[in-house]
Amino acid sequence: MPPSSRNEETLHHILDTAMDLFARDGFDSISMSAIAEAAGVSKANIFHHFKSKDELYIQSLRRACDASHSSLEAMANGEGDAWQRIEGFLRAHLHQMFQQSRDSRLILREVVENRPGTAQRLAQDVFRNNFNRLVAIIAECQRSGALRSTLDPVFVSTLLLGTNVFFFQSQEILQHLEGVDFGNDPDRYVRQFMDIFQHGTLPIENSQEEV
Amino acid sequence: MPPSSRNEETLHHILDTAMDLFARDGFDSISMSAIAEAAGVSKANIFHHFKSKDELYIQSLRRACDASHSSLEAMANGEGDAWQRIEGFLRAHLHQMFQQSRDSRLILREVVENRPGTAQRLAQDVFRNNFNRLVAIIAECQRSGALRSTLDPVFVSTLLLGTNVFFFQSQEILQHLEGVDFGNDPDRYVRQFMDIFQHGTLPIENSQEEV
DNA sequence: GTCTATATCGGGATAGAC
DNA sequence: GTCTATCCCGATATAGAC
Repeated sequence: MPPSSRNEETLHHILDTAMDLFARDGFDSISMSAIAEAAGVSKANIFHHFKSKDELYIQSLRRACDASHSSLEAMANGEGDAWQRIEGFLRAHLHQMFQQSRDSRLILREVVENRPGTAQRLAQDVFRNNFNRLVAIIAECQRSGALRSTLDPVFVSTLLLGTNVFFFQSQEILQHLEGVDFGNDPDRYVRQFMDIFQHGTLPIENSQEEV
Repeated sequence: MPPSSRNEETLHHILDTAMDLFARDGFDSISMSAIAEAAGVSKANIFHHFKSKDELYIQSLRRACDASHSSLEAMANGEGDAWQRIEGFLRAHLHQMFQQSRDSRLILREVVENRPGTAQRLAQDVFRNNFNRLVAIIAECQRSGALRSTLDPVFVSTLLLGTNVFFFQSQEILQHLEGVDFGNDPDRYVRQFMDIFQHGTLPIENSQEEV
């Protein structure tokens, strides 16, 4: 194995280990010694590859962000009517969060942490593209007549994402509340949401009255 | 001033300061020295009142939980029809989160932190009562015919709370996304939600067809 | 009950051999 | 590029005077 390759591999391994630990316990809770031990290298070696703990964290976050830039393209190009595509998106998005739960947690931590300046960076670097894409898709669903045109597509997108994110972050707690039958069943959660969402966003053709 | 009173006052002041700092920066980021300085007392004094940093944190969390046990009673006894009461609840709840944002953040941190054993404790000690109460109210709205009876009241409650919590925790980021006109306007957020929620949960009297 | 001073430990980061 | 050994500082926590 060529030395340069070995180098890259070690660096990647350190970063990967760091992401695991940062995601699980947070920046301050994790020491460089802990990362070194978990990665099976010396502290000094880590400092050889990353000039500080902060930089290691930043790069962890960056990698998590890159990984999360994944596709709601499935939805854009998806098959079926608007509802099927939206439901497909919710399922795919939720599934992705759990599958890449390490990266998701890393970012979620950063959101809740709410350090000054972070919000704007996260908004622009991580969420912006996907969010705007989702807004565009919703707007398109409105133009096609599937969704009521009086709704704000930006709000609708926020509602969709929020519903998913809340489930992801609260799953543990939901499971400990009584009567929650969707606690470890994301699909069931999405289905119940869609039941309300679909009826709530349909064009009002026969102007229902309140009871 | 009697010495015992002075005592109580100092203890409360330390705890109050600690809650501020823990909520803002998290447990690990805040040192006892920082709390001591902010509270205007010596480190040793804090250790006199709290046997460890951990205990100080636990008590901070406990106080935050107590404070958050506030009323969705306003909703239970509220006036107006089911929709007005639900909207009133969402507004009151959101308002309360922001007003007691220190306590809310403290708890939210703990949720995201997801330390082993914490989820169950939080579920039982903090959320359980209010959650069950909300479920009961929703169920009552269903019995009265305002909400579709086929919906799971537990899910509906989760949706309501999740919508609010997500807004609270993501407000900073939402403000940095394009087209978000509810970023610093909780009432507007709630109103848009209610627009969808109400139509989505109404009994289906004339069985709308999908487009 | 409150302080100053101190003990002790673990943190991030560096030096220098290999 | 990787290691061992070390520096230095700030952290929690304690001792003991007032």
